[in-house]
Amino acid sequence: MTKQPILANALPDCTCYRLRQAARLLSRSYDGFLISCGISIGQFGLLATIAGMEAASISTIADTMKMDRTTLTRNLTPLQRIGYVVTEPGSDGRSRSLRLTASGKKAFTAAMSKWRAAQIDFEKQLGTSRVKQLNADLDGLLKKLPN
Amino acid sequence: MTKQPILANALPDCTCYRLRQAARLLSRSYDGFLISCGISIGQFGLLATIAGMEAASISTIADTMKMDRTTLTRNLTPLQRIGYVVTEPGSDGRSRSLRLTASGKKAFTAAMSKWRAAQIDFEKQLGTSRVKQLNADLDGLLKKLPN
DNA sequence: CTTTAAACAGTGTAATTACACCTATTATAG
DNA sequence: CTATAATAGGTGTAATTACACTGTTTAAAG
Repeated sequence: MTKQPILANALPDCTCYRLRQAARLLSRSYDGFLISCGISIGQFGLLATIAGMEAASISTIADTMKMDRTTLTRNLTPLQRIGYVVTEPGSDGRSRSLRLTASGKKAFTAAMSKWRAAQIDFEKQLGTSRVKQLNADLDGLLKKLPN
Repeated sequence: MTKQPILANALPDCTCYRLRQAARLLSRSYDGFLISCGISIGQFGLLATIAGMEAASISTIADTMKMDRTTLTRNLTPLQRIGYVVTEPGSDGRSRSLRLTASGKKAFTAAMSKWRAAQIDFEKQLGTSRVKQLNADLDGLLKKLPN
């Protein structure tokens, strides 16, 4: 009897839709804080991951970031072009290991303070306890789901 | 005194990093369920939003999806090419209104069952209560943060 | 040792995302 | 009514994402 009966009953239950929305929203905010550093929040996360796993391979970093391996290859290109990251032959003849350059470390350190401002701004907007809850929920998801 | 003192202390606190990881992970899973329908989870969400807001403008749909307006324009291209969505002149001479075609509604209805399987699979993996908590947290974020 | 399988990484193609910049239309100020 | 603002939308460029496919190197099977 209703006019629009069945269509569009999916979104109210779709976790993926929410996650994609939230990722877009937060990414744009963080990007705004990082703009003066010349890097995006995606690049910041990649630099941070490489910094924390010095000499790791492409596949290892991709797995850590829950990212397709070929996506990581593409995302490395601009960071290599501006000289923040280098790839070197790994122990294994197949793999290549990633490393931050001196200028990459410097840029990352500078970006840290901007990132912190972005995170604090977010926590101020949503409230610390909600952010803690959300972080914990996301950690549970990321830990439990297979790559 | 420590070997790696300051570098990489950002990620453990970064909500955006988590959100981007989770969005990639979930999107790939949902995409796998939808592959036989020939659409992605991003396209499914867009079809659902248009279906639920018939005759809405580009900007309205973009705002609803927390998406940049120009991103929406780009995302519409493949859906228009395969004939699932049409844009028509809006009441205002500037705006254009979006509408699903008959084949678009049909494709969306068919995709619904695949989406449901994807969502159920996710809930089975993470647990229903955790999913509900996460959904509620994300709703809080999406409601509270300005576009 | 040779063959086969597995692991590691790059490229072609295409969708996703968004900023800077542009055009066109409508609304507002004077 | 005209000049200016604001609103709506598209394009150029570039980064982000991932699948299909390819090549190369190492490991495993025989």
